Amino acid sequence: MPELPEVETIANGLHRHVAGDRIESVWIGSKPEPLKSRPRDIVKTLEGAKVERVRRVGKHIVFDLDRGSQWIVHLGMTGRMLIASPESEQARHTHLIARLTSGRELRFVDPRRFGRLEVRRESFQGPGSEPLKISSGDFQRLFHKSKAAIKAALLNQKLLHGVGNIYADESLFRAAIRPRRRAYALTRTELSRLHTALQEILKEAIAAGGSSVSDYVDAEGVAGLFQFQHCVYGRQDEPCRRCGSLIKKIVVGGRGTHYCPRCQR
DNA sequence: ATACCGACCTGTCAGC
DNA sequence: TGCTGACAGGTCGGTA
Repeated sequence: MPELPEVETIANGLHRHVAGDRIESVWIGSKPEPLKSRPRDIVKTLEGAKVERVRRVGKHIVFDLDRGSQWIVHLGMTGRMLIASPESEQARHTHLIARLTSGRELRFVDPRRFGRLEVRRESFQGPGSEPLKISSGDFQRLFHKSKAAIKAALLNQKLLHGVGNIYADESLFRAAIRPRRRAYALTRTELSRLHTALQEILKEAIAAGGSSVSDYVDAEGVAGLFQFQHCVYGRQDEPCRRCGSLIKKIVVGGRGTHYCPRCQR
């Protein structure tokens, strides 16, 4: 589910609410898929630890704990990390609850169980480069050798981390580039345009609190608003906001891909 | 070395 | 009303 703007919104909300708080105890559910670290290591690392900072790296939420360890959470497609009061009802598919000294709880809920939790000691860097920090020159160097379709390359987290299906489609529309174009075949001008478009779109989406397509909500349970600004994602057979042509939907790299056949070349 | 493709899961919705 | 199949914001590992 959540891509960079959604994870950024969640991480910022978590930081506001739990930075400085301490984890008193941890409950872990019975399903093993969400756990990348052994349950006993998760419990041992989290219990008694103080949360110093919560931030986003790629699509990961990183809790920096005292004693130098980190709690890393990836939300997969349907994961949520919610701040809840102990009295509130436990949602279906709750896999972990961290009780905090303040009396609140952090709850990890994930119906499809594609999300992942782990604890680690060394600093987590993420698999690729940060889309909002990379320079235009580095961005061009990242893609100009790839034989993959530019859409697939944008989704490759080892190159850029944080971009997912929605923002790949939206940034290719703004840069007026067809999703199936081979990355290495793009001109410097086109890659520069894509770099600008991607950074603009990600910043606009963060300002709108992310996109709520089916069930995304932030740490406080609030939906995002950027879905109302989508130009192509989810708009197949609807008129392009710029030229009026009907938006097409195809499959690129195994993912549903939306584009305007007239604006994008 | 690179690039597709299915598998991993549950929920929802369209179509019959 | 109820069943079936397709599809979903992501990632990984196997295969070609």
